[in-house]
Amino acid sequence: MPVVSYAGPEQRPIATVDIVLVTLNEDGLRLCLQRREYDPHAGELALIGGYVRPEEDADIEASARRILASKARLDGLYLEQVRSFGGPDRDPRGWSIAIVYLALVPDERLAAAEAAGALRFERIDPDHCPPLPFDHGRLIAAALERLRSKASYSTLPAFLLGEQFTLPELKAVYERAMGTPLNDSAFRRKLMEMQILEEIDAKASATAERKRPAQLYRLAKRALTEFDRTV
Amino acid sequence: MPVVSYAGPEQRPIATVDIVLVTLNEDGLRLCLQRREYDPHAGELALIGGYVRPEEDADIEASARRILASKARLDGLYLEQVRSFGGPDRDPRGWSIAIVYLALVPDERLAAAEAAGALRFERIDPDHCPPLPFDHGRLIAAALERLRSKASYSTLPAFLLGEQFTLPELKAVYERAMGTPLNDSAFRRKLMEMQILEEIDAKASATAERKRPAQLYRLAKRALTEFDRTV
DNA sequence: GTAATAGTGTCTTTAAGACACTATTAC
DNA sequence: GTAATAGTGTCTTAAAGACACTATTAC
Repeated sequence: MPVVSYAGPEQRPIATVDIVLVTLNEDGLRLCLQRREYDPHAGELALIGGYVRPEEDADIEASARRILASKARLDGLYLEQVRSFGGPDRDPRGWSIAIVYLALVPDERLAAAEAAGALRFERIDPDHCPPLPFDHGRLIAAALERLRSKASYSTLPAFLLGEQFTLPELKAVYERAMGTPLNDSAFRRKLMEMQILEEIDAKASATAERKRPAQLYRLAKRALTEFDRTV
Repeated sequence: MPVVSYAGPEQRPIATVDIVLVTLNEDGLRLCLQRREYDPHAGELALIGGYVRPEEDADIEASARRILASKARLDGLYLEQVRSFGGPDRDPRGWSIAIVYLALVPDERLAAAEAAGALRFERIDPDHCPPLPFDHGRLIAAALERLRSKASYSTLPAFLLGEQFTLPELKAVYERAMGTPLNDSAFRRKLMEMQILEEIDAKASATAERKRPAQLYRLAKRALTEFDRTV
């Protein structure tokens, strides 16, 4: 058995997972960034990230979930691998691979994590994002591109809402995620025909903004569903 | 500056690139596999793969192109990153990350590479693929899923053909890639409306199978184009 | 001429969009 | 009652599919 080069530890690239955590508040979609605890770029705003730990992690998604839990006190989120970037210059510690994940979190869960974990997320408008360290700019671009394109043919945007939601809320989050307005009656028609939603035996309460209370729904399947057409 | 764990070389996972090379022959789509030269699994059929080499590679795509050139004598192919898989058990050498690429090669180029490089590709029907070493089965599944889904809204299948092709040829390769028959007049209508193709001042010659010679076309843009609708 | 594939024209069907209309709440 | 949002019904428009028809070659 010949000795194969580049398998030796000293030749291996650094491997990190970087998580593009996205939420939705009154203002629209927001990137959730944290200030870095350690060098390089200590104190600067950046993606939530960490090393792949071969001793601990069963696979890459496990790395991502461990990092989300330890650095953001968040678990059970919608999480999807986007792609990987690599190169000699993207990290000053050496040739590195970043495996990018898109994570979606309902606004309330984010606030709860901040309160429980004594930590803070900066909620950044992705359309007015300041320059970020490493190549986090292009990592974010790749994740948002995934969100934007997959939104139209899947239940992906629903994971920005809590378990229960009204149709107007769902339509709004699709519009935010896709960046385009949708036709109201067509949106209802399609979701009903595709049987994506399950009616809940309750209605949202009326508020100052909400006059007639709307029917509450949940996803018929907890996991992501892809459609054979667009919303 | 605190010392950060898991950046040290001894803690890093192995990083490889594995290429799902796909071609199209008279029988349909075919996976192009090679027999492995080295252990583990020396002599067995497997994906074309190799290590990421930090000393040499400018990024991960450069790793993929270097591996394709050195192991398959192929360059300039359509190449697209699919996703990455990682884990402790997928490679007996230790915790490893495989970055999967989908590559498309016209049949003639494949034959030319075999002749010029004194090498051989096994052309395997993806629907009747034997068990493969490592987790190459799921790597292939991920790449084929990408091919199948992206085919319908992009020029991706065209990269299985040479630079010039007829509309019936293009339709056939879309049907092979998508796995569904297409309506002939709608296919022509859509491609013409989208102005994806450029007419060449020549026609394909008639053969035993081809009675009336068909108009030749090429892609208006050499690079992949995504559509706002399906073919 | 026939056979075979290439390519066109047009009717039918389906789904999307527009938008007026009704329904239910707070006040 | 009014104002505001929730939700429905239906007409218009656009695109996909079906399929008959014509065109160009080999023989």
